[in-house]
Amino acid sequence: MADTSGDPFRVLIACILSLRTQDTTTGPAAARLFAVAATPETMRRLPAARIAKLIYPVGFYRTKARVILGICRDLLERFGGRVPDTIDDLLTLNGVGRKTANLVVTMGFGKPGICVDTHVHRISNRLGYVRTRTPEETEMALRARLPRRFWIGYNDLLVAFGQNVCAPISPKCSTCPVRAICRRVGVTSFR
DNA sequence: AAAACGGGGGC
DNA sequence: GCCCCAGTTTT
Repeated sequence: MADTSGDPFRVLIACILSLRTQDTTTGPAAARLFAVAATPETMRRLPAARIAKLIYPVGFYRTKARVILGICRDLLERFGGRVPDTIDDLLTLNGVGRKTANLVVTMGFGKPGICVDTHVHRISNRLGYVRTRTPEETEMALRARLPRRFWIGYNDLLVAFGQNVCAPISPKCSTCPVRAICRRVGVTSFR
């Protein structure tokens, strides 16, 4: 992800940028945006078209510009210009779902959390680690297993594994470190 | 050229 | 539960 320096607002915005897009272009896009505006107050004054141009070419750039402005307005009107630090409060922001809320809580506020993207959801089931139907169910199941003391990095590990090894298409089973405990070595179409 | 891919909202 | 949102990446 982009360098967000532990600033919850930057984490939040970077999360929005990375929704439903491959995460290679979002870092530079976030950097360009933050160079112009890095707080709800300043970002809110940017026209949507300006934001859209700054964050291009991330997918959904027009939609995301609108969402970002809505979030800035909400933060200012309902949260005193601060990013809330609980899942429940975060979920009241339009454009923020469970994945984003968890990411803000963990990366922005340094609290334990589980962010379940489709990678995490997929590999957890593919490996037989859990048996869940929705990402939310996976989140709850993984939360129960979150290491108490060494939880930092746990989530990143899952995501990285899902991106680089246990990929949705052409998973690298031949070099997979957990090949021995996987029930679906060589299965390429599991979702 | 075509299909796969990824969160969230509205219904 | 189903459909929509727009663009990049993979096949």
